[in-house]
Amino acid sequence: MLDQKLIRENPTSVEESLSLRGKVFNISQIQELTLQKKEIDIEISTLQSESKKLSKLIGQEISKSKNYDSPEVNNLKKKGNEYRTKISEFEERKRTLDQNIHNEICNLPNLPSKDAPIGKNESHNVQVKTWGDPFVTENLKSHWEIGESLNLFDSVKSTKISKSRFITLTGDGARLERALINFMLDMHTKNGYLELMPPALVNSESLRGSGQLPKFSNESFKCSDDDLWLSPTAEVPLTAFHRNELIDPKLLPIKYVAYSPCFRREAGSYGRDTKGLIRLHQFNKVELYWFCEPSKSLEAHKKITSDAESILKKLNLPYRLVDICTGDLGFSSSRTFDLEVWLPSSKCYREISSCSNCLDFQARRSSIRSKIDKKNTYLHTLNGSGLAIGRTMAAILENGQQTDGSVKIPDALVPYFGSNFFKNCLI
RNA sequence: GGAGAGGUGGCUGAGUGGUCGAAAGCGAACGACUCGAAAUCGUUUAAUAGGUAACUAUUCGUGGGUUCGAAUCCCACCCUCUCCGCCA
Repeated sequence: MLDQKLIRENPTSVEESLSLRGKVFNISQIQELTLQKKEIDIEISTLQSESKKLSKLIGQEISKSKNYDSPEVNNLKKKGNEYRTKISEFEERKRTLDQNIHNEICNLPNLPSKDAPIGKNESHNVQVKTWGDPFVTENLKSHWEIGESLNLFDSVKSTKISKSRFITLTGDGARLERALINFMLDMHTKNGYLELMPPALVNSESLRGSGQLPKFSNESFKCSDDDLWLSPTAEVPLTAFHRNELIDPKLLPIKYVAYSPCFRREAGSYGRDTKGLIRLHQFNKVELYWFCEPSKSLEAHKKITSDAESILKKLNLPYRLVDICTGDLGFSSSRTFDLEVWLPSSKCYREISSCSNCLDFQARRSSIRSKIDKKNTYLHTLNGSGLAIGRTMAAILENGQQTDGSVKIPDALVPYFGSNFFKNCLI
Protein backbone atom coordinates (compact mmCIF):
# COMPACT_ATOMS: atom_id res chain seq x y z
CA MET A 1 0.00 0.00 0.00
CA LEU A 2 1.28 3.42 -0.89
CA ASP A 3 1.31 6.29 1.55
CA GLN A 4 -1.83 8.42 1.22
CA LYS A 5 0.14 11.54 1.99
CA LEU A 6 2.55 10.81 -0.83
CA ILE A 7 -0.35 10.45 -3.25
CA ARG A 8 -1.95 13.64 -2.04
CA GLU A 9 1.22 15.69 -2.22
CA ASN A 10 3.02 14.21 -5.22
CA PRO A 11 0.37 12.76 -7.51
CA THR A 12 2.33 13.38 -10.68
CA SER A 13 5.53 11.72 -9.56
CA VAL A 14 3.56 8.72 -8.24
CA GLU A 15 1.70 8.51 -11.54
CA GLU A 16 4.93 8.72 -13.54
CA SER A 17 6.62 6.12 -11.41
CA LEU A 18 3.72 3.68 -11.65
CA SER A 19 3.40 4.20 -15.39
CA LEU A 20 6.83 2.56 -15.73
CA ARG A 21 4.99 -0.67 -15.03
CA GLY A 22 3.40 -0.26 -18.44
CA LYS A 23 -0.13 0.58 -17.33
CA VAL A 24 -1.95 3.82 -16.74
CA PHE A 25 -2.92 4.60 -13.17
CA ASN A 26 -5.24 7.48 -12.45
CA ILE A 27 -3.71 9.00 -9.36
CA SER A 28 -5.26 12.44 -9.67
CA GLN A 29 -8.67 10.88 -9.12
CA ILE A 30 -7.49 9.33 -5.87
CA GLN A 31 -5.84 12.58 -4.93
CA GLU A 32 -9.14 14.39 -5.45
CA LEU A 33 -10.87 11.93 -3.12
CA THR A 34 -8.24 12.25 -0.40
CA LEU A 35 -8.46 16.03 -0.58
CA GLN A 36 -12.21 15.85 -0.18
CA LYS A 37 -11.80 13.53 2.75
CA LYS A 38 -9.35 15.89 4.38
CA GLU A 39 -11.85 18.74 4.18
CA ILE A 40 -14.58 16.63 5.71
CA ASP A 41 -12.16 15.49 8.40
CA ILE A 42 -11.52 19.06 9.40
CA GLU A 43 -15.24 19.82 9.39
CA ILE A 44 -16.00 16.80 11.57
CA SER A 45 -13.25 17.43 14.05
CA THR A 46 -14.38 21.04 14.64
CA LEU A 47 -17.95 19.91 15.19
CA GLN A 48 -16.81 17.13 17.48
CA SER A 49 -14.65 19.51 19.42
CA GLU A 50 -17.60 21.83 20.04
CA SER A 51 -19.95 19.02 20.89
CA LYS A 52 -17.41 17.62 23.33
CA LYS A 53 -17.13 20.94 25.10
CA LEU A 54 -20.91 21.11 25.32
CA SER A 55 -21.10 17.65 26.85
CA LYS A 56 -18.64 18.64 29.51
CA LEU A 57 -20.64 21.75 30.23
CA ILE A 58 -23.78 19.66 30.65
CA GLY A 59 -21.95 17.35 33.02
CA GLN A 60 -20.79 20.30 35.11
CA GLU A 61 -24.26 21.90 35.07
CA ILE A 62 -25.87 18.67 36.27
CA SER A 63 -23.41 18.06 39.07
CA LYS A 64 -23.78 21.68 40.20
CA SER A 65 -27.57 21.78 40.27
CA LYS A 66 -28.09 18.05 40.96
CA ASN A 67 -30.95 18.35 38.50
CA TYR A 68 -31.00 16.19 35.36
CA ASP A 69 -34.07 17.84 33.94
CA SER A 70 -33.79 21.56 34.46
CA PRO A 71 -34.80 23.82 31.54
CA GLU A 72 -31.17 24.98 31.19
CA VAL A 73 -29.93 21.42 30.89
CA ASN A 74 -32.66 20.45 28.46
CA ASN A 75 -31.82 23.43 26.32
CA LEU A 76 -28.18 22.40 26.16
CA LYS A 77 -29.16 18.81 25.37
CA LYS A 78 -31.22 20.03 22.45
CA LYS A 79 -28.18 21.83 21.11
CA GLY A 80 -26.13 18.68 21.57
CA ASN A 81 -28.69 16.78 19.56
CA GLU A 82 -28.22 19.18 16.69
CA TYR A 83 -24.49 18.54 16.73
CA ARG A 84 -25.11 14.85 16.66
CA THR A 85 -27.27 14.89 13.55
CA LYS A 86 -24.85 17.21 11.77
CA ILE A 87 -21.84 15.05 12.64
CA SER A 88 -23.49 11.85 11.56
CA GLU A 89 -24.27 13.39 8.17
CA PHE A 90 -20.63 14.22 7.61
CA GLU A 91 -19.54 10.85 8.90
CA GLU A 92 -21.75 9.10 6.41
CA ARG A 93 -20.06 10.98 3.59
CA LYS A 94 -16.65 10.30 5.05
CA ARG A 95 -17.33 6.59 5.27
CA THR A 96 -18.12 6.23 1.57
CA LEU A 97 -15.12 8.35 0.66
CA ASP A 98 -12.87 6.27 2.88
CA GLN A 99 -14.09 3.09 1.31
CA ASN A 100 -13.48 4.36 -2.20
CA ILE A 101 -10.03 5.64 -1.34
CA HIS A 102 -9.07 2.42 0.37
CA ASN A 103 -10.25 0.32 -2.56
CA GLU A 104 -8.36 2.46 -5.04
CA ILE A 105 -5.14 2.51 -3.06
CA CYS A 106 -5.20 -1.22 -2.34
CA ASN A 107 -5.30 -1.80 -6.07
CA LEU A 108 -2.17 0.26 -6.70
CA PRO A 109 1.07 -1.70 -6.99
CA ASN A 110 4.33 -0.67 -5.37
CA LEU A 111 6.45 2.07 -6.93
CA PRO A 112 9.28 0.59 -8.99
CA SER A 113 12.74 1.34 -7.68
CA LYS A 114 14.73 3.99 -9.53
CA ASP A 115 17.44 1.37 -9.94
CA ALA A 116 15.19 -1.12 -11.71
CA PRO A 117 15.74 -1.26 -15.46
CA ILE A 118 12.94 0.39 -17.39
CA GLY A 119 11.04 -1.90 -19.72
CA LYS A 120 7.66 -3.18 -20.80
CA ASN A 121 7.88 -6.92 -20.32
CA GLU A 122 10.18 -9.82 -19.55
CA SER A 123 12.09 -9.37 -22.80
CA HIS A 124 13.48 -6.16 -21.30
CA ASN A 125 14.83 -7.82 -18.17
CA VAL A 126 18.55 -7.36 -17.81
CA GLN A 127 20.96 -10.23 -17.37
CA VAL A 128 23.41 -9.20 -14.67
CA LYS A 129 25.67 -12.23 -14.54
CA THR A 130 25.90 -15.92 -15.22
CA TRP A 131 27.45 -18.65 -13.14
CA GLY A 132 28.55 -22.11 -14.21
CA ASP A 133 28.70 -23.70 -17.61
CA PRO A 134 25.36 -23.86 -19.44
CA PHE A 135 26.27 -26.88 -21.51
CA VAL A 136 24.59 -27.66 -24.82
CA THR A 137 24.67 -31.18 -26.20
CA GLU A 138 22.39 -32.87 -28.68
CA ASN A 139 19.98 -35.65 -27.70
CA LEU A 140 19.46 -34.45 -24.15
CA LYS A 141 16.39 -35.70 -22.37
CA SER A 142 13.86 -33.46 -20.71
CA HIS A 143 13.43 -33.86 -16.98
CA TRP A 144 10.02 -35.47 -17.44
CA GLU A 145 11.50 -38.07 -19.77
CA ILE A 146 14.19 -38.79 -17.21
CA GLY A 147 11.64 -38.85 -14.41
CA GLU A 148 9.50 -41.27 -16.34
CA SER A 149 12.33 -43.64 -17.19
CA LEU A 150 13.56 -43.68 -13.58
CA ASN A 151 10.04 -43.75 -12.10
CA LEU A 152 10.55 -40.61 -10.05
CA PHE A 153 7.05 -39.22 -10.47
CA ASP A 154 3.71 -39.90 -12.08
CA SER A 155 1.55 -37.16 -13.52
CA VAL A 156 -0.97 -39.38 -15.31
CA LYS A 157 -2.09 -41.18 -12.15
CA SER A 158 -2.17 -37.82 -10.36
CA THR A 159 -4.99 -36.59 -12.55
CA LYS A 160 -7.10 -39.37 -11.03
CA ILE A 161 -6.33 -38.06 -7.57
CA SER A 162 -6.79 -34.39 -8.41
CA LYS A 163 -6.51 -33.05 -11.93
CA SER A 164 -3.84 -31.92 -14.35
CA ARG A 165 -0.90 -29.93 -13.00
CA PHE A 166 -0.68 -32.08 -9.90
CA ILE A 167 2.08 -34.60 -9.40
CA THR A 168 2.80 -37.62 -7.28
CA LEU A 169 6.45 -38.17 -6.50
CA THR A 170 7.36 -41.81 -6.23
CA GLY A 171 10.24 -43.71 -4.67
CA ASP A 172 13.53 -41.90 -5.20
CA GLY A 173 11.68 -38.88 -6.57
CA ALA A 174 9.90 -38.37 -3.26
CA ARG A 175 13.17 -39.01 -1.45
CA LEU A 176 14.99 -36.43 -3.55
CA GLU A 177 12.28 -33.85 -2.86
CA ARG A 178 12.62 -34.46 0.85
CA ALA A 179 16.41 -34.34 0.64
CA LEU A 180 16.29 -31.00 -1.16
CA ILE A 181 13.99 -29.48 1.44
CA ASN A 182 16.21 -30.62 4.30
CA PHE A 183 19.39 -29.59 2.53
CA MET A 184 18.12 -26.07 1.88
CA LEU A 185 16.69 -25.61 5.38
CA ASP A 186 19.97 -26.75 6.91
CA MET A 187 22.03 -24.45 4.70
CA HIS A 188 19.95 -21.41 5.55
CA THR A 189 19.59 -22.06 9.27
CA LYS A 190 23.38 -22.48 9.48
CA ASN A 191 23.57 -19.13 7.76
CA GLY A 192 21.56 -17.32 10.44
CA TYR A 193 17.95 -17.88 9.43
CA LEU A 194 15.33 -18.97 11.92
CA GLU A 195 13.22 -21.84 10.65
CA LEU A 196 9.44 -21.48 10.68
CA MET A 197 6.81 -23.94 9.55
CA PRO A 198 3.67 -21.85 9.04
CA PRO A 199 0.07 -22.86 8.30
CA ALA A 200 -0.68 -23.69 4.68
CA LEU A 201 -4.14 -22.13 4.93
CA VAL A 202 -4.27 -18.38 5.35
CA ASN A 203 -7.14 -15.94 5.84
CA SER A 204 -8.10 -13.04 3.57
CA GLU A 205 -6.47 -10.46 5.79
CA SER A 206 -3.13 -12.25 5.42
CA LEU A 207 -3.45 -12.28 1.64
CA ARG A 208 -4.33 -8.60 1.65
CA GLY A 209 -1.36 -7.86 3.86
CA SER A 210 1.19 -9.20 1.44
CA GLY A 211 -0.56 -7.91 -1.69
CA GLN A 212 -2.26 -10.99 -3.19
CA LEU A 213 -5.69 -9.51 -2.47
CA PRO A 214 -7.86 -7.78 -3.58
CA LYS A 215 -6.46 -7.87 -7.10
CA PHE A 216 -5.36 -11.46 -7.58
CA SER A 217 -8.13 -13.50 -5.98
CA ASN A 218 -8.35 -15.72 -9.07
CA GLU A 219 -4.76 -16.88 -8.61
CA SER A 220 -5.34 -18.66 -5.30
CA PHE A 221 -7.53 -21.55 -4.24
CA LYS A 222 -10.28 -20.62 -1.79
CA CYS A 223 -12.03 -22.79 0.77
CA SER A 224 -15.71 -22.31 0.15
CA ASP A 225 -16.95 -22.70 3.73
CA ASP A 226 -14.36 -20.60 5.50
CA ASP A 227 -12.46 -17.39 5.13
CA LEU A 228 -9.37 -19.43 4.30
CA TRP A 229 -7.22 -19.82 1.22
CA LEU A 230 -4.46 -22.23 0.26
CA SER A 231 -1.31 -20.21 0.62
CA PRO A 232 0.35 -19.44 -2.74
CA THR A 233 3.73 -18.82 -1.07
CA ALA A 234 5.19 -18.79 2.44
CA GLU A 235 5.66 -15.06 1.94
CA VAL A 236 1.98 -14.70 2.92
CA PRO A 237 2.06 -16.39 6.35
CA LEU A 238 5.52 -14.99 7.09
CA THR A 239 4.33 -11.43 6.56
CA ALA A 240 1.17 -12.12 8.56
CA PHE A 241 3.24 -13.64 11.38
CA HIS A 242 4.02 -10.12 12.57
CA ARG A 243 0.90 -8.32 11.42
CA ASN A 244 -0.18 -5.45 13.71
CA GLU A 245 3.03 -5.61 15.68
CA LEU A 246 5.51 -3.12 16.99
CA ILE A 247 8.77 -5.03 16.77
CA ASP A 248 11.64 -4.44 19.17
CA PRO A 249 14.36 -2.86 16.99
CA LYS A 250 16.98 -4.93 18.80
CA LEU A 251 15.59 -8.02 17.06
CA LEU A 252 16.24 -6.58 13.60
CA PRO A 253 16.94 -7.79 11.06
CA ILE A 254 14.58 -10.74 11.46
CA LYS A 255 15.51 -13.51 9.02
CA TYR A 256 13.15 -16.43 8.53
CA VAL A 257 13.42 -19.51 6.40
CA ALA A 258 10.28 -21.54 5.88
CA TYR A 259 9.45 -24.68 3.98
CA SER A 260 5.88 -24.71 2.74
CA PRO A 261 3.71 -26.27 0.09
CA CYS A 262 2.47 -23.60 -2.32
CA PHE A 263 -0.82 -23.63 -4.19
CA ARG A 264 -1.52 -21.63 -7.31
CA ARG A 265 -4.38 -21.77 -9.75
CA GLU A 266 -2.14 -20.82 -12.68
CA ALA A 267 -5.13 -19.24 -14.37
CA GLY A 268 -4.31 -18.08 -17.86
CA SER A 269 -1.36 -20.39 -18.37
CA TYR A 270 -3.24 -23.09 -20.28
CA GLY A 271 -0.94 -25.05 -22.52
CA ARG A 272 2.25 -23.67 -21.01
CA ASP A 273 4.66 -26.07 -19.32
CA THR A 274 2.07 -28.81 -19.25
CA LYS A 275 4.68 -31.49 -18.75
CA GLY A 276 6.97 -32.11 -15.83
CA LEU A 277 7.69 -30.20 -12.68
CA ILE A 278 7.86 -26.63 -13.89
CA ARG A 279 4.31 -25.38 -13.46
CA LEU A 280 2.10 -27.18 -10.95
CA HIS A 281 -0.92 -26.23 -8.87
CA GLN A 282 0.92 -27.54 -5.83
CA PHE A 283 4.65 -27.35 -5.31
CA ASN A 284 7.12 -27.18 -2.47
CA LYS A 285 9.28 -24.19 -1.76
CA VAL A 286 11.81 -23.05 0.79
CA GLU A 287 11.34 -19.35 1.28
CA LEU A 288 13.65 -16.70 2.73
CA TYR A 289 12.12 -13.67 4.37
CA TRP A 290 13.55 -10.57 6.04
CA PHE A 291 12.16 -7.78 8.15
CA CYS A 292 14.68 -4.96 8.39
CA GLU A 293 14.93 -1.28 9.07
CA PRO A 294 14.44 0.90 5.99
CA SER A 295 18.03 2.14 5.74
CA LYS A 296 19.30 -1.45 5.50
CA SER A 297 17.01 -2.93 2.88
CA LEU A 298 19.18 -2.32 -0.19
CA GLU A 299 22.00 -4.19 1.44
CA ALA A 300 19.58 -6.85 2.67
CA HIS A 301 18.31 -7.34 -0.87
CA LYS A 302 21.80 -8.21 -2.07
CA LYS A 303 22.28 -10.55 0.86
CA ILE A 304 18.99 -12.43 0.47
CA THR A 305 19.78 -12.88 -3.23
CA SER A 306 23.26 -14.21 -2.58
CA ASP A 307 21.85 -16.52 0.11
CA ALA A 308 19.53 -18.00 -2.51
CA GLU A 309 22.39 -18.19 -5.01
CA SER A 310 24.52 -20.13 -2.56
CA ILE A 311 22.14 -23.08 -2.90
CA LEU A 312 22.53 -23.16 -6.68
CA LYS A 313 26.29 -22.98 -6.30
CA LYS A 314 26.36 -25.81 -3.76
CA LEU A 315 24.28 -27.92 -6.11
CA ASN A 316 26.55 -26.94 -8.96
CA LEU A 317 23.67 -25.82 -11.17
CA PRO A 318 24.44 -23.20 -13.85
CA TYR A 319 22.31 -20.11 -13.46
CA ARG A 320 22.04 -16.45 -14.27
CA LEU A 321 20.96 -13.43 -12.30
CA VAL A 322 18.37 -11.21 -13.94
CA ASP A 323 17.35 -7.70 -12.94
CA ILE A 324 13.59 -7.54 -13.50
CA CYS A 325 12.43 -4.54 -15.49
CA THR A 326 9.72 -2.16 -14.31
CA GLY A 327 7.08 -3.68 -16.56
CA ASP A 328 7.67 -7.20 -15.25
CA LEU A 329 7.82 -6.45 -11.52
CA GLY A 330 5.43 -8.21 -9.18
CA PHE A 331 2.63 -6.21 -7.55
CA SER A 332 4.30 -5.69 -4.15
CA SER A 333 7.89 -5.42 -5.30
CA SER A 334 9.95 -2.33 -5.97
CA ARG A 335 12.94 -4.27 -7.24
CA THR A 336 13.37 -7.94 -8.04
CA PHE A 337 16.33 -10.12 -8.91
CA ASP A 338 15.39 -13.43 -10.46
CA LEU A 339 17.68 -16.42 -10.36
CA GLU A 340 17.21 -18.57 -13.45
CA VAL A 341 18.59 -22.05 -13.65
CA TRP A 342 19.88 -23.61 -16.84
CA LEU A 343 17.64 -26.29 -18.32
CA PRO A 344 19.73 -27.90 -21.07
CA SER A 345 16.90 -29.83 -22.73
CA SER A 346 15.03 -26.66 -23.56
CA LYS A 347 18.26 -24.68 -23.93
CA CYS A 348 17.07 -21.85 -21.76
CA TYR A 349 17.19 -20.42 -18.27
CA ARG A 350 14.07 -20.86 -16.11
CA GLU A 351 13.13 -18.91 -13.00
CA ILE A 352 13.93 -20.83 -9.85
CA SER A 353 13.99 -17.97 -7.37
CA SER A 354 12.61 -14.48 -7.22
CA CYS A 355 14.17 -12.13 -4.68
CA SER A 356 12.19 -8.98 -4.05
CA ASN A 357 12.53 -5.87 -1.98
CA CYS A 358 9.03 -4.67 -1.12
CA LEU A 359 10.24 -1.69 0.92
CA ASP A 360 7.43 -0.68 3.31
CA PHE A 361 4.64 -1.72 0.92
CA GLN A 362 3.69 -4.92 2.73
CA ALA A 363 4.56 -3.57 6.17
CA ARG A 364 2.14 -0.70 5.64
CA ARG A 365 -0.63 -3.04 4.52
CA SER A 366 0.08 -5.31 7.47
CA SER A 367 1.03 -2.61 9.99
CA ILE A 368 4.45 -3.95 10.96
CA ARG A 369 6.58 -1.30 12.61
CA SER A 370 9.53 -0.67 14.86
CA LYS A 371 10.54 2.27 16.98
CA ILE A 372 13.51 3.63 15.03
CA ASP A 373 15.07 6.92 16.08
CA LYS A 374 12.17 7.41 18.49
CA LYS A 375 9.63 7.20 15.70
CA ASN A 376 7.39 4.30 14.82
CA THR A 377 8.50 3.35 11.35
CA TYR A 378 7.20 0.80 8.89
CA LEU A 379 9.81 -1.88 8.37
CA HIS A 380 11.00 -3.08 5.00
CA THR A 381 10.23 -6.62 3.95
CA LEU A 382 12.16 -8.80 1.53
CA ASN A 383 11.45 -12.25 0.23
CA GLY A 384 13.26 -14.73 -1.95
CA SER A 385 12.85 -18.35 -2.87
CA GLY A 386 15.67 -20.39 -1.59
CA LEU A 387 14.67 -22.32 -3.72
CA ALA A 388 11.62 -23.72 -5.48
CA ILE A 389 12.02 -27.46 -4.87
CA GLY A 390 10.32 -28.91 -7.96
CA ARG A 391 12.24 -26.75 -10.36
CA THR A 392 15.44 -27.57 -8.53
CA MET A 393 14.72 -31.24 -9.03
CA ALA A 394 14.06 -30.64 -12.73
CA ALA A 395 17.40 -28.83 -12.99
CA ILE A 396 19.27 -31.60 -11.19
CA LEU A 397 17.78 -34.26 -13.47
CA GLU A 398 18.55 -32.37 -16.64
CA ASN A 399 21.98 -31.06 -15.72
CA GLY A 400 23.08 -34.28 -14.09
CA GLN A 401 22.00 -36.66 -16.83
CA GLN A 402 24.65 -39.05 -18.11
CA THR A 403 24.96 -40.73 -21.50
CA ASP A 404 24.01 -44.08 -20.00
CA GLY A 405 20.65 -42.69 -18.80
CA SER A 406 21.64 -42.36 -15.16
CA VAL A 407 21.73 -39.09 -13.23
CA LYS A 408 24.56 -37.72 -11.13
CA ILE A 409 23.36 -36.45 -7.77
CA PRO A 410 25.23 -33.29 -6.70
CA ASP A 411 27.85 -34.08 -4.05
CA ALA A 412 26.36 -31.67 -1.52
CA LEU A 413 23.08 -33.54 -1.68
CA VAL A 414 24.45 -37.07 -1.31
CA PRO A 415 24.43 -37.03 2.52
CA TYR A 416 20.79 -35.94 2.42
CA PHE A 417 19.71 -38.25 -0.36
CA GLY A 418 21.66 -41.14 1.07
CA SER A 419 23.16 -42.26 -2.21
CA ASN A 420 24.71 -40.85 -5.36
CA PHE A 421 22.48 -42.62 -7.86
CA PHE A 422 18.82 -43.46 -8.40
CA LYS A 423 17.58 -46.96 -7.89
CA ASN A 424 15.16 -47.67 -10.69
CA CYS A 425 12.08 -48.84 -8.87
CA LEU A 426 9.09 -50.54 -10.43
CA ILE A 427 5.55 -49.44 -9.86
C1' G B 1 -20.33 -29.62 18.16
C1' G B 2 -22.29 -28.36 23.70
C1' A B 3 -21.46 -25.25 28.31
C1' G B 4 -18.91 -21.26 30.60
C1' A B 5 -15.23 -17.11 30.95
C1' G B 6 -12.85 -13.24 28.58
C1' G B 7 -10.76 -9.51 24.66
C1' U B 8 -8.10 -2.43 27.73
C1' G B 9 -1.27 0.88 26.00
C1' G B 10 5.36 -2.42 24.10
C1' C B 11 3.66 -6.32 28.00
C1' U B 12 0.71 -7.65 32.68
C1' G B 13 -3.59 -5.63 34.58
C1' A B 14 -7.39 -2.02 37.24
C1' G B 15 -11.41 0.59 35.68
C1' U B 16 -19.48 -0.52 35.06
C1' G B 17 -22.48 6.56 32.23
C1' G B 18 -19.59 12.86 33.07
C1' U B 19 -11.90 16.31 32.63
C1' C B 20 -10.84 8.31 31.58
C1' G B 21 -6.61 8.38 26.74
C1' A B 22 -7.33 5.41 30.89
C1' A B 23 -4.70 3.53 37.88
C1' A B 24 -0.73 0.34 39.23
C1' G B 25 3.22 -2.78 37.94
C1' C B 26 6.79 -4.55 34.32
C1' G B 27 9.63 -3.00 30.29
C1' A B 28 12.10 1.13 27.81
C1' A B 29 14.62 6.13 27.61
C1' C B 30 17.19 9.96 30.19
C1' G B 31 19.42 11.80 34.74
C1' A B 32 21.71 11.07 39.82
C1' C B 33 24.85 7.86 42.74
C1' U B 34 29.47 4.72 40.89
C1' C B 35 36.22 4.12 38.39
C1' G B 36 32.46 1.31 35.68
C1' A B 37 28.29 -1.88 36.24
C1' A B 38 24.32 -4.03 39.14
C1' A B 39 21.05 -2.41 42.81
C1' U B 40 18.66 2.09 44.36
C1' C B 41 16.38 6.94 43.68
C1' G B 42 14.24 10.79 40.31
C1' U B 43 11.99 12.27 35.62
C1' U B 44 9.84 10.75 31.09
C1' U B 45 7.24 7.05 28.06
C1' A B 46 0.38 4.78 23.65
C1' A B 47 -0.83 5.00 18.59
C1' U B 48 -3.03 7.10 14.18
C1' A B 49 -4.73 11.34 11.14
C1' G B 50 -4.46 16.74 10.15
C1' G B 51 -1.16 21.10 11.29
C1' U B 52 5.55 24.41 10.81
C1' A B 53 3.69 24.60 15.70
C1' A B 54 0.40 25.53 19.69
C1' C B 55 -3.28 22.24 19.13
C1' U B 56 -7.59 19.35 17.33
C1' A B 57 -9.82 14.74 16.43
C1' U B 58 -10.03 9.45 16.62
C1' U B 59 -8.78 4.76 18.90
C1' C B 60 -10.23 0.21 25.18
C1' G B 61 -11.56 -6.99 19.67
C1' U B 62 -14.83 -5.37 14.99
C1' G B 63 -19.36 -3.17 13.30
C1' G B 64 -23.98 -1.03 14.58
C1' G B 65 -27.36 1.22 18.41
C1' U B 66 -29.03 4.14 22.99
C1' U B 67 -27.39 9.07 25.12
C1' C B 68 -25.92 15.96 25.26
C1' G B 69 -21.90 12.44 26.78
C1' A B 70 -19.87 5.21 26.27
C1' A B 71 -13.87 1.39 27.90
C1' U B 72 -18.48 1.29 30.89
C1' C B 73 -25.46 0.11 28.73
C1' C B 74 -27.99 -2.73 24.29
C1' C B 75 -27.54 -5.79 19.57
C1' A B 76 -24.69 -8.54 15.94
C1' C B 77 -20.16 -10.59 14.52
C1' C B 78 -14.93 -12.13 15.12
C1' C B 79 -11.21 -14.08 18.16
C1' U B 80 -8.95 -16.31 22.62
C1' C B 81 -9.14 -19.37 27.00
C1' U B 82 -11.36 -23.40 30.31
C1' C B 83 -14.44 -27.83 30.73
C1' C B 84 -17.12 -31.76 28.02
C1' G B 85 -17.61 -34.49 23.33
C1' C B 86 -14.98 -35.97 18.85
C1' C B 87 -10.23 -36.70 16.72
C1' A B 88 -4.30 -37.24 13.95
